[in-house]
Amino acid sequence: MLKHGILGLLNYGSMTGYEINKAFKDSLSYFWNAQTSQIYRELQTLKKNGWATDEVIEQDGKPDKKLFTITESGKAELTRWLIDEDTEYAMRSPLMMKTFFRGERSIEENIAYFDALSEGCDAFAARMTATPPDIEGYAKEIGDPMKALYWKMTVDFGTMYAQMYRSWIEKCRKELEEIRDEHTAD
Amino acid sequence: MLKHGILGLLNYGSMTGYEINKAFKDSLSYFWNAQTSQIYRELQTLKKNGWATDEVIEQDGKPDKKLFTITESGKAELTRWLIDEDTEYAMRSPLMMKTFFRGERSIEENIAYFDALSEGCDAFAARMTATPPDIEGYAKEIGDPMKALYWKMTVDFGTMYAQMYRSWIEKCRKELEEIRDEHTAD
DNA sequence: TGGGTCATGTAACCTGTTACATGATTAG
DNA sequence: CTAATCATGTAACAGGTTACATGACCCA
Repeated sequence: MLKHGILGLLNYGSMTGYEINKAFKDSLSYFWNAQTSQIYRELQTLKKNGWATDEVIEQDGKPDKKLFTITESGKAELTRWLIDEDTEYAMRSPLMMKTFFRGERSIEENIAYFDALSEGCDAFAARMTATPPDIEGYAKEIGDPMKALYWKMTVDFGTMYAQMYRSWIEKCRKELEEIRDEHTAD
Repeated sequence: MLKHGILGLLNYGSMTGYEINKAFKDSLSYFWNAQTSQIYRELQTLKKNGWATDEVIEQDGKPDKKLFTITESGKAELTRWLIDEDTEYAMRSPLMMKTFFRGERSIEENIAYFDALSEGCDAFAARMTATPPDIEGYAKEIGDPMKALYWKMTVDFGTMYAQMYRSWIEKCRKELEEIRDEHTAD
């Protein structure tokens, strides 16, 4: 998966590992966090698979860098991945795993749990709404508004997700408050 | 993470690997899919960590089975995990990764892409709404309505997620249709 | 002189996936 | 007779995380 993300970025233009890392942090980290070390490792795999070539560029005043370029074979692989239909998307949510077992803890503690989630959700939403200006700049940079459109779609997803997530938290919180109040009323 | 899920299940009562596997498929698979082989491996890790003990039970007409029981140390670990606050939840969505790079394909193909997603979403929602009756039975079985409450919360999340996901798909689809129609109008 | 940016990775470990392997009983 | 259920795993590989390692340049 990460391989294809890197391939997708290289398809926009040749990049160094450092730049790919930054691009990930700037635009894809909302829904895919990649470790720097993993990016450098995957780049080696791309090279091994013949999907990219690299070229060392010497710089003065700065360390040397390795510029990676996508190959025809890499482009073919990117296309293969894009047209491959796997509508089955295995959701993997640590959040739900933890929520599932919260029956072990007290109502009071779980209300606090949802409050903490709420804060995390706000932080996520804030990062999300801060993105759009970057998209505009990016669209100009790569000179293709169509590409920015799909980026915008992922941001929309993030925004809608945050909103849904917030409603869910509030719903759960209310349910717990009702139970607590029933107990207190006894 | 899976370790803690297994620990959570064992905390409800002693179980065999087979039963844990079934419990995962029945109740946690919506947001966490676990491979059978991984469950058996993690059970060995729990044992190694002293979080669970096992006992071989001979049966006639059926193969022998290994019953796993949570230890005090395992319960402590479960609690540690539950109270540990990590509001940072790294979302990892292959779906968004693919959507991000769809600019490489034609508008027409991408409309078809969203239609395919829509079908996958419906399938997920259908599985989700089929769950509630199981929760009722489960609540009676473990005799603790509080535990079923948190299960229900995860199902609610799934339902709300599916709804949000569907709206997002429709929104994207409409955007693409508008662009297509603008082109056709020329 | 301390922190940020530029720029590269390695090593060990942990977690998840895929393929394979076995074999009895029971219900339709 | 065939498929499902019961019941266990191993081996190899792929993918992700954490910790460590280096070093120059530039700005405040």
